[in-house]
Amino acid sequence: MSVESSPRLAEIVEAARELLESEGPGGLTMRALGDRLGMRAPSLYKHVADKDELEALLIAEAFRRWGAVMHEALAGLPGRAPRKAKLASLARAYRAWAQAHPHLYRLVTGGPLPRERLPDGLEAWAAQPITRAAGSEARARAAWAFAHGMTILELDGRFPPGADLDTAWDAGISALG
Amino acid sequence: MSVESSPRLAEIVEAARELLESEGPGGLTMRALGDRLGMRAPSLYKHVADKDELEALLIAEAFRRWGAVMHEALAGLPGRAPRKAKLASLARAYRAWAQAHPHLYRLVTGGPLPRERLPDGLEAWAAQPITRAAGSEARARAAWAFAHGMTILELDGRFPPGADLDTAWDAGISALG
DNA sequence: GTCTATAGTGGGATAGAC
DNA sequence: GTCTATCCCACTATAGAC
Repeated sequence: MSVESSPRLAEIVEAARELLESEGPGGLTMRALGDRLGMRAPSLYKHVADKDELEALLIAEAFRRWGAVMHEALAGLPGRAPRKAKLASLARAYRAWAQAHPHLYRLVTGGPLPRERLPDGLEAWAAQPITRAAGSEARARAAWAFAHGMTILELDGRFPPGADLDTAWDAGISALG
Repeated sequence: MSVESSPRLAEIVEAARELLESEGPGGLTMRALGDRLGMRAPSLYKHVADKDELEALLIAEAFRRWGAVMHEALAGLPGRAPRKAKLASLARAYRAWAQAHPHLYRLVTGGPLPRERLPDGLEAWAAQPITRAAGSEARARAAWAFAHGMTILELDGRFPPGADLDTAWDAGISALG
């Protein structure tokens, strides 16, 4: 079953995304999702095999949204822009998107990924802008690790209150750029 | 109630740590913990107010172990060693400890921290080696973010299978050192 | 400090009628 | 495709006897 083939399924995934974004992962239950859609939880199982399948559809949707933002952040720059400028633009977009959609961000970047249930190439497409901007695989991975580390530690409230994170971001971008 | 004042409580926290390390967070239930200690779950509540208190004791214990490893990694080097050598040593110890104790590592670095239930200064003590090696607050935060990002993405299987992560670690350490 | 018994909650999922 | 009714599971936590 795919979202394209069933408008009702697309509505369900959309409602699940809204529920996740507003309530967090603990709030995404089959009952709550049914409520939001004006149906009983058991009815959802006519559209989706189980909760895992629903989550895989949700992850795919989140990758599309996240990837679009990353691609735009790079598309707005001239191709010959210096590497540091490209990384800085990506970092800004990355951080802003994560802060605007923390639960979606965690869904896309945290925990194991059900790769076998995801459309082919989707994950690679979303990561493409970083790879292109960084100049080498190793640098792309280091840059991604830095950005993810800063982002998730910030979301989790792990830096000391009042820490100057803008400066820490700049330090990392300067070093890795 | 503190671990120092009650040997039985220390045994409970130790058993909880073993259970978490072997079974993961989902395996750490009051029933399973009781089983491991040869007692019924309700009896645990004579030693601990609730599960949150137990988790806070566990987090404190994990900080002590993790912090000890980080301090050792720095203590083994001459004080005048170059910054890059210090960071490399810390990174090696950091990565190795996380891989040896993935669930403990997640406990210490992931999610929100119940700071009000943790001994004063423990968190800062554990982070001290990174702060000292990095040379500035901003660089320390960037270095920690990079190390955490590499580590957690690796633990979660987020890099492509077969990716050369040693080289990515080296790239980050060189850049940030 | 340990036990038994049990309350209370909330979750995923199925059967079968309509 | 939706419903009602229900099952089964697992967990935290309390009450009260010993």
